[in-house]
Amino acid sequence: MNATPHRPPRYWLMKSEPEECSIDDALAAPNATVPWTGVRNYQARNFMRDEMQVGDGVLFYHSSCPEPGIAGIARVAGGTRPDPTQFDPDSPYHDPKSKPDQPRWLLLDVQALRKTRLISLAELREHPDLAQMRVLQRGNRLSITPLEAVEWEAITGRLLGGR
DNA sequence: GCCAACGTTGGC
DNA sequence: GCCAACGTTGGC
Repeated sequence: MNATPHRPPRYWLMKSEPEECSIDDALAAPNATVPWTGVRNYQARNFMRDEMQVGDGVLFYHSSCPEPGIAGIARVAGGTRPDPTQFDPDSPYHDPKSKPDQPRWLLLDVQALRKTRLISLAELREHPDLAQMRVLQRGNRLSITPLEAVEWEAITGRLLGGR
């Protein structure tokens, strides 16, 4: 975790397949906190390693499911560390090229704060303020993407009724 | 299940 | 360093 103190909070969108870990699953976990396992993309890993800080806002996004969209609000809870599944031959996230003395893949803890109504991709596309969101761009695949503050405000404020 | 888009791999 | 082949993502 980058320890630069006192920077303004940042905001992130994090994708999770609800069959793996839904917002309900996260809220039901101890302390509503889950290790964000399975990131196997260098750009997303670097966000966790270099840019995400405790307290950053997270939109919890459900992907690869019947109703893709924003399903909850969470926060970065810290704890950046090697993702143990990379060393587990029985895990679908096993990476045989990763060595324990030089782990390739990291995870961090995400604390779910609340479930929201499902904000679908179609609804997100209706709002001009959100036109630049990575998750709305063609061909996007990144499972962790930064959000602009205005995007965070529009979604947590306007779309979710200011709560 | 389809398939476009993307990231990674590896031969050269 | 190029780039074709391949595997994966993820909405539809």
